[in-house]
Amino acid sequence: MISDKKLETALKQYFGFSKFRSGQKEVIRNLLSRESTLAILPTGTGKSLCYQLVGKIYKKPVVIVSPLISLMQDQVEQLRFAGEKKVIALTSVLSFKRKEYAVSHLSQFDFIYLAPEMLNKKEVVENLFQLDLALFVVDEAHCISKWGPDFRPDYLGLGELRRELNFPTTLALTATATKRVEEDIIGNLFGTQKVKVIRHSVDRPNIFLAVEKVANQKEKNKKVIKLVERLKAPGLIYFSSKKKADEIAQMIRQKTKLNVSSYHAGRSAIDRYTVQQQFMLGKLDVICATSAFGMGVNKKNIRYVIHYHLPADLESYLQEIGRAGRDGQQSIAILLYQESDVGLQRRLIDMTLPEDEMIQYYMDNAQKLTGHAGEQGELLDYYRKQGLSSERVKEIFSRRRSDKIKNLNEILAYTNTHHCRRAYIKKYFGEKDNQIHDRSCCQLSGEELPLKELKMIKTEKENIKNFDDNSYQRVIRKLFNL
DNA sequence: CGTTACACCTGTATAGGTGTAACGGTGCTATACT
Repeated sequence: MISDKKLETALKQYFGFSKFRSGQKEVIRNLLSRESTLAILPTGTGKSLCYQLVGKIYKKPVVIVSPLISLMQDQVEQLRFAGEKKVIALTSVLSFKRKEYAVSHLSQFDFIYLAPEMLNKKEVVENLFQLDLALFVVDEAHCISKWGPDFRPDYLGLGELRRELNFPTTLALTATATKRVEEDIIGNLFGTQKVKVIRHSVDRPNIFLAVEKVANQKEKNKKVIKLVERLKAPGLIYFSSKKKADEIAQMIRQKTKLNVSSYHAGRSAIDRYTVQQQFMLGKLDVICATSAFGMGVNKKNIRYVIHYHLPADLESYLQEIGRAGRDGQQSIAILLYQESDVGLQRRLIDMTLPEDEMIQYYMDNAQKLTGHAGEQGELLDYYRKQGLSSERVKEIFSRRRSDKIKNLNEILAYTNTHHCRRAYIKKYFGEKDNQIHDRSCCQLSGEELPLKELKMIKTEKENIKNFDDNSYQRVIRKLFNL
């Protein structure tokens, strides 16, 4: 057993920090005693440091499965900046030659990042098999549950890969997981093997929670303008439609003096990169984004997150609002809700999940599928290759559909709750709630957000030197007559 | 599935009612082409 002092020396030596953040030491201790761990820690805990330090201590390679190329590139850059040279992101961005070289010389690297799709390649798995791994890491592990079954099925193959690699010590990391998502992750990665779960609260006390009901789109647009004019920038506005994101960005640009841009999968890689950089550097006040924006974005001073559309579920909602207030300062999350918005989410569910008829067709007609099968075709192709019966696949998607609808109803109930919103969220994530709630933490259903007074938040905040949480709490109390 | 934008109609209104079509997210990798 390694002593606390030795751990802290290692932390100082490799990363220059003198103290661990909450949760880090516990995770690292587990891994050093060769215990696989699922760590559910809020953003800003320094989750990456956990596996990086363990890799350093063992002086053996670490493999990290990550969902996005941009995320891998960020991590690689950070590690290189910290003086770590033997790092690689094994992605399609590499030239054929460099990739081929890297794959056949994996043992030369200490940190190897890759997407789950890369693990389909025989050469990659064969070369991974040769390594004596310090750790196998799954970053953003909620993707197993959220994306695996109907978007990126290769996420479902990670458990099998672990078996092939002879069960390396594994660390699964995520910021938001309900009990149900936790079960999905464990079931997939570990089966019946023992896993330690470290779960900290998803609650972020410095984010004020509000829901604003509107009758129609016009009213919603007006409210958006009012909010972005009054709230302290920078801020994020989330949409479930790329077109609307562009449209509202344009509208804000026309009606205010704010610097605004949009971010979604419909924009080119270079545009997306530029927008994110500008935002990080403080040159943009507002980004109008779809769910494409956010993973790995570590901007500390985002002051508000507005949702223009109803999100798919509370997990997504918490991921997205969790990008606010990472500096610990008071921030606000406002969900704008129009009753018809739920139809959009229902439609998205329908679009993703194949109908029974389609499942039957694709499961029966394997050889015809090459090339033009479309997204659902590719997905069904995955299940067919797993050797599942069409009945079983129908069952999987029918279950998936009812789960998604259930989650949608949960976030609907959140918008309508007459009780404390924070308490509702804690309960949803299966947390015990010993906190005494007062109305300074959230706005209840039917209460109007006092927009006039919100302006005070901005001005008063600007007037107060060394603005701290307490002074904000005073302002909030004043606002809501508490 | 339900909203919304827009064309069309009436019959002469910088108007109001009706009908219809459009629309709606998340990414990896491989491969063949320009």
